[in-house]
Amino acid sequence: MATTTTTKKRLETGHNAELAGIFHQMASCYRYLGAKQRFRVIAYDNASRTLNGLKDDISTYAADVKTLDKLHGVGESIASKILEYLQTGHVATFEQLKHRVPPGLLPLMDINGFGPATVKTLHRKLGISNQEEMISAIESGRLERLKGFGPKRIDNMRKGLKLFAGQHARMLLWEAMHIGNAILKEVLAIPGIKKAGLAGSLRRRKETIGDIDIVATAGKKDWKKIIGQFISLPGVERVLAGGETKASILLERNKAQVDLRLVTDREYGSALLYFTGCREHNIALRTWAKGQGWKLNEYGVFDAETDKWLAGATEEEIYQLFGMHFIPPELREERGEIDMARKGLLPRLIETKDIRGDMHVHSTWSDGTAEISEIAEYIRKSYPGYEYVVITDHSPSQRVARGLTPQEFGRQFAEIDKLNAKLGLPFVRRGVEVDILPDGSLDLSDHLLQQFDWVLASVHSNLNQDNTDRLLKACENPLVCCIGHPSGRLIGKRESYPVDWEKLIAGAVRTGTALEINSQPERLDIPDVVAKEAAAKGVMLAIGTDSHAINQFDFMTMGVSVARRGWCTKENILNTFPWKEIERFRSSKRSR
DNA sequence: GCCGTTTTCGGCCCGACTGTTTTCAGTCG
Repeated sequence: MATTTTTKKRLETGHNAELAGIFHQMASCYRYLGAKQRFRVIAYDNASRTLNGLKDDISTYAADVKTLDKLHGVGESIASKILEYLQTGHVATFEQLKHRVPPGLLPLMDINGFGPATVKTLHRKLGISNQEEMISAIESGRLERLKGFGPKRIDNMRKGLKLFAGQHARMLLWEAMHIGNAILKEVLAIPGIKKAGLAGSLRRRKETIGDIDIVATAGKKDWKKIIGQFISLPGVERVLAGGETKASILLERNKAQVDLRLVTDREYGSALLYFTGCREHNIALRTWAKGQGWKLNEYGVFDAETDKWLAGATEEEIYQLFGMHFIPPELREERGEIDMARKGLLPRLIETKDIRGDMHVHSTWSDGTAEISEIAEYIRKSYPGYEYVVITDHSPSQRVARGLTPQEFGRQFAEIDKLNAKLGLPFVRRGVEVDILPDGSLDLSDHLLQQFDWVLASVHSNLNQDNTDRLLKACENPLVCCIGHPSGRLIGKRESYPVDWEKLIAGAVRTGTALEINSQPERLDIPDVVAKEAAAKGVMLAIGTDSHAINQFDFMTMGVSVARRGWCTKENILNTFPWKEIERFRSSKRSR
C-alpha cells in the first residue's frame, strides 16, 4: 500500500498530481453546485495548489497526521481525504459528487469562456454532458436559440474550445523571456508610454510561464490610443480583450498570450506589485495590510478608514510604508518571505554579475558544436567577468553523445594545456561529466578521475528507478565534486525520477559534494524548492549552463534565477568564488 | 472547508472586461 512505501520520495509525483487533480475536480463540482459552496471551492482549489507545489510526495507528509495538518490549506476534512486516498486509491466524497455533477462537464469548466453557470444552463436546456456534445451543439447552431447566447458569446466559446484542443502548454522561462523582452520593447515604442515593465510569473522567473504580463504608465488621455496600437502590433493573431485600461492579445509566436495593463504614474508601483503576484503572495500581503489598517490594491495603499492614498508610485515606497525590506520578485511565492521582510531578514540574493565561470560546457570532443578554443575565445570576449570555464565532456558509456575514451581525454588535456599556455593563464579547466552507472559506480577509473580539475557525475540511464542510492554512492566517491542535473527531469516532457531529497541533501553535506543547478531551460535542475532546502542545509551549489553550442552561455541567467528563487546568496554558489576556492573545496573532499 | 498579531466564529483579495442586458451576471486574473 502506498503509505508503507513512504521512503520513496519523488518530485511532482503521480500521487501529488493525481490528488491535486481530484481536489481541483471537487472544486469544479462545488462550483457547479452553486454559490452557496463558493468558499468550499476556494478551499479545495487552495489544497490542490498546495499539493502541486510540494517538493516531496504527499505520502511523506501523511506519515504523521500533524505534518499533514501543517500544510497550508489542508485542514481536518481535507487531511482525512488525503489519507483515504493514500490507503484506498480514491476519495469517496468525490465519487459521490460525480453522481450530482456529470463528470464530463468538469473539464469543460477549465475552458476559457465556460464557467459553471454556462455549463449548467447548457446541460439543463440542451442535455450537453461532455466536450464532444458541446462542440456538436455549437456547430449545429443549437445554442443560438437560447436566451443569453448571442453570436459573440458563442464565437468566444468556439475559440475557447479550439484553444483548449491545441492545449497550448506553458512556455519555458527562456523562450518567455525572449518573447516578453521583444514585446516590451514594442510597447515602450508606442507614443505616450512613459514607463513599462514585465510583471507576472515572468518577473518572478518561474520555470514555466503561462502568459506574459506588462504594466505600463501613460497619461490617461493617451490610453485609448495606446490600447488601439497595442492590439494591432505586428504578430498579433487574435485580440482576446481590449478595454479602457487593459488589453489581452494572442501572439502568433508560440501562441503566447500577452496582457497589457495601463496605470497612472502614482499607481505604477502598486500595479507592478499586484500583477507580479504570485496570487497567494498578494492575498497574504493584502490581508496583512488590512490588519494594519491599510487597504492595498493595484491603485496603491490607502488608509482603510479615510481612503486616503498613501503610497504606490514605486514598489520601494510601498515596502517602506509597510516597514519591510524590498522583496525581490523571485521570492514572492508565499514561502515565508513576508514575515522575513518584516523582520529585515531576507537574504541578499546572488546576481548574474557575481558569477566567475561556467561549470558545465561540452565541446566538439563529445556532443558540443564548438571547439574548445572557440569556446574560450567567445567567453573571454562576451563575459569579461569570467575567470574560468570548465569543459565537461561525456564519458565513454554515453555513446550517443560521443563520450571520450581515457586515451581521448589524455589528448584533450594536452589541447587544453596548450591553449592555456597560449592564453597565458589557466582559463580553461579540465572537467568531465562522468556517467553514474546503474549500480552507482562511475564510468571512468579513479586513476583517470584524479587528473581532472572538476568531476561532475550525472545519471543518464535507467531513469525510471528510485535513484537515491545511486546518487548517494556517487557522492561517497571522494573524486566526485558535484552531482549533475540531480533530478533528471525535462520540464513538460519527463518527470524527475524518484529521489529522496532529504537523504541526498544529507549525503551531499556529509561528503562535501556540491549539487548542480543545471541552466538548460528545460532542465533547471535542481528545482528551486530543492535548491532552497539544500542551500539552507549548507550544500554548495554549482551553476553550469550545460552548453552544447556557442549561443547557450547566456543560459547562466536561468540558473541564477533558480538560485535566486531558492533564496541563495552568492556564498551558496561555488562559481561565484575564484578558482582557488573551488580547488580548496575539491581537495577538502578528497582529503576527508 | 480553512484560518487566526482582531477572531475557535465569521470572515474568506478585489477590480476589469464582455455580452447582452436596460442595470448586471458571468468570467477572468
